[in-house]
Amino acid sequence: MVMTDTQKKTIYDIAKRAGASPSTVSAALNGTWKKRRIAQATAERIIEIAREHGYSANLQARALRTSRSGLVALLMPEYNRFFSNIAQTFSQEVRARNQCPVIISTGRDPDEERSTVADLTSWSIDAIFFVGTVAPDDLSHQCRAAGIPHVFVDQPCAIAPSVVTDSRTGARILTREIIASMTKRGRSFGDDPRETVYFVGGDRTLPSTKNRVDGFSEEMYAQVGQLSAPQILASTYDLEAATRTITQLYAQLGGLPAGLFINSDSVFEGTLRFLATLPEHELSACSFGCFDYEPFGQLLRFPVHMMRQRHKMLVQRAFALLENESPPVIEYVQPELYRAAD
Amino acid sequence: MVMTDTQKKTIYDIAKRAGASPSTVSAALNGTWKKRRIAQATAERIIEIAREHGYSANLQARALRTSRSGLVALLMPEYNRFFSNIAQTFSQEVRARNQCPVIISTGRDPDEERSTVADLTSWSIDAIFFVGTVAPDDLSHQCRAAGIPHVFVDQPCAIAPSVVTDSRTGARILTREIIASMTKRGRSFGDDPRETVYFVGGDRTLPSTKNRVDGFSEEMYAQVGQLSAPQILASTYDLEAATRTITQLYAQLGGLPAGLFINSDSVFEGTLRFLATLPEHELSACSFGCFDYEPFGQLLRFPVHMMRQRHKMLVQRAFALLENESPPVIEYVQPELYRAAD
DNA sequence: CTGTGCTGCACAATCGATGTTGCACAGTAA
DNA sequence: TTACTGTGCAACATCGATTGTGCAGCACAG
Repeated sequence: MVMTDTQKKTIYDIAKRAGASPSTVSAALNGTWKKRRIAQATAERIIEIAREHGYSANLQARALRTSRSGLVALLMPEYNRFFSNIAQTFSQEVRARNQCPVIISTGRDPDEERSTVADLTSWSIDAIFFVGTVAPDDLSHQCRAAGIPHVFVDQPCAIAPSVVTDSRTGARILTREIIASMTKRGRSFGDDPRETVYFVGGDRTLPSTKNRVDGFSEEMYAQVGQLSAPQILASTYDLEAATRTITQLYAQLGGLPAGLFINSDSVFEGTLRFLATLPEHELSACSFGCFDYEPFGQLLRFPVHMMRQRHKMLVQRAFALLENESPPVIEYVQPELYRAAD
Repeated sequence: MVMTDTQKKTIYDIAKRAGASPSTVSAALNGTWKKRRIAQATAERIIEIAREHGYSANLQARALRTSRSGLVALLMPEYNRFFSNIAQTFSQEVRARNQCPVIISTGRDPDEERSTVADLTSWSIDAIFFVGTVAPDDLSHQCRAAGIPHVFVDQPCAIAPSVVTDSRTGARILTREIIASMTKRGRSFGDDPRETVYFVGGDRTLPSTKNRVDGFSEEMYAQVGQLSAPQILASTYDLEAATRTITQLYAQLGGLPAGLFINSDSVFEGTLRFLATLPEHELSACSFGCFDYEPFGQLLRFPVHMMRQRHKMLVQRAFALLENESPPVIEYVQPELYRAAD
C-alpha cells in the first residue's frame, strides 16, 4: 500500500506505471477486458498496480463520457418520521445497487420541485423517486422530456408508474377501529355535534388525503349512516395549523369530540401540542386514530390506534417498477393496523 | 418558449443559433463575459437564446473541467429524529448556497464510512459534513489526502474543525433535574440499589456518550457523593439492545430504579417498548430524563425531562467553520433543557 | 503610412474515461 | 512462400464546459 503522493491518480498515470495504454487500463479496471481481448495477465497486473496506487475513477469523466451518472435521486417534502423511513430504505436499496443516493427535500413547494428536477437532469441522474410530491404530472413531463426514468411513491401519478399505500381501505379500517373504540367507551352517535368522529389534517386536493377522506366517509356512512361536511377538517399537513385546528374545534364544540381521525404524523404532533394541555379524563373519553405509525404513540396517556405504512415495501416495489420499465400503473400496498389496548 | 426537440442542448448548439463561438457562449452564460470583454449586447443575446432553448449546463462536464462539483455531502449514521433534523437543516443551507446536498447514511459502520468517503472523493465533492461518525480521525485523513474540506458535527475530531453539543454540561443539568424530580417524589438515595439513577444506552467509546457519562457522574458525586459502576449501562445506541437492557435491569432490581438517564432518541424508543408494559404507578414512581428531544415525550403517561440539541445552530456553526477554513478546533453548542411538568 | 493600443471575439487545449478502429505480429493452411 | 485468421494491444475521437492565447479590425497618434 504505497501512497507515493496524495495527488489524483488517473488511468494515464496507471498506464505509465504499467507500461500500457490508457485504453487498456480502462478496460482492465472496468471489467470489459475480456471483451476487448486483453490478456488476463495484463489485466491482473494493471488491477494490482491500480490498487497499490489507490486509484479511483473520476466519476465526472465517466459520467460525461457514458452519460450515466450512477446517481439516483429521491425527492421528498420534508424529514418527518414517515419520509425519513422511506429515505433510509431508499438509501440502502440504492447503495445495494452500487449507486449513489441523493436525497433532497423540497418542502412541498412546486417551484422548488421543478427547479430541483431541472438541477438533477443537469447531473444526468439515472432515475428519480418522487415521494409525496405536489404536482406529479408536471414533474413526470419534465423527466420524460429529459429521458429520466422515474417513479412515484406515496402519491400516484396518472402518467407514470406509482406505488402508493391503499389509503381508502386503510382509512376504512382505521375508522372502523375508532368507532369500535367509541362504542367501548359507551359513546354513541347522536345529534350533539360532539358525538361523532372528526377527520383532522392533510390536504384534500392531494390524492392520499382525498382517499383517506373517502375511506373515512364510506365507513361512517356504512356504520352510522350520517356524516356532515364540518366533520372533515383537511386543508394542510402543517404542524402548527393542526394545533390551531384542534384548538378551534375544541372551542367550538365545547370539548373534545367522541372520536378523532388524525391524518399523518405531523398532524399528530401538532394536535398533541394542544391535547397535552387537557386533563386526563377528557382525553380518555375520546377515541383516537392516526393514519401513520408513530412508535411513541403507543405510550401516550391515552390509547391511539395507528395505521402503519409499509415504507420498505413501498420503496422496494418502486424499484421493481423502475427496473421492469413499467408502464404507468398504480400499485397499492396495504397498510397495517396497530390496535391500541383500549 | 420553443422546445424544438427534447434532446440535450449544449453550448455548441447555442453557439450555432447565436452565430457565436462556444467559448463566448460559455462566458456569457456563467457571467464571466465582462472579464472576457464580450460586448454586453452579445452576452444578452446569447442568454436570451439559451433561455428560449431551455439550455442547462452539463454539470459533469463542468465538474470535470473545473474539478469542483457543487456537491456537498452529509454522512450520518441513520435517520432518527435528531439526525433527520440535522439533515433537513443541512439540506436547506446547502441549497441556499446554490449547491446540491448529498445525504448518505452509513449505519455506524466504519468500513461503510470509509468506502463512502472514497466514493465521494471520486465525485470531486466540494465538502463533507460528518455527523456522529465512528472513526473521525481516519475519515479526516482520507479527506485531507483528497484535499476535501470537511467538518465534524455532534462528534469531535482531534484533527479537524468540529461542532458538538456540550454533552458534559448538558448531562449535568439533566441529571440535576432527574434528582430534583426524585426528591419531589419523596425518594432518596440509599443502600437499596433501586434507590438511585441509572444511565442507559449509548456507546462509552464514543466521545458524546463518554461526556454524558462524565457529566452524569460528576453531578451524581456532587449531589449524592456516590456512584457505582453498574449504574452505567452504556454499550450501544441500538434500539433493540436498549429494550433488552431495561428489561434486564428491571428483572435484576425487582422493579424500576428511582431514576433513569436515557441516552438518545433511539434508546428512548427502545426503552419505552418495555416501559409500555408496566403499570402506571410503577412509571410515575420513577424519574426520567432523556438526552435528546422527542416531541412525543411531552405526552407520555409520565413526565420526561429532555435535553434538546440545537441542530440548526450545530449545522450553521459547522458551515461557518468550513467557510472560514478553520483550523482544528472544537466548538461547543449548549443544549436546551425541556423541563416536564412533574 | 506605420505603429500602438484597445475592443471583441474565435481557436484550441484541457479535464479523465470510454470504445471504436486499426495495426503489428504469431500461427496455420494452401 | 503466400494468404488468411486470430490475438493483444495502442491510437484517436469523443463527451461538454472552461480558459489561456491569439488575432482580426478599428481608432488614433506620430
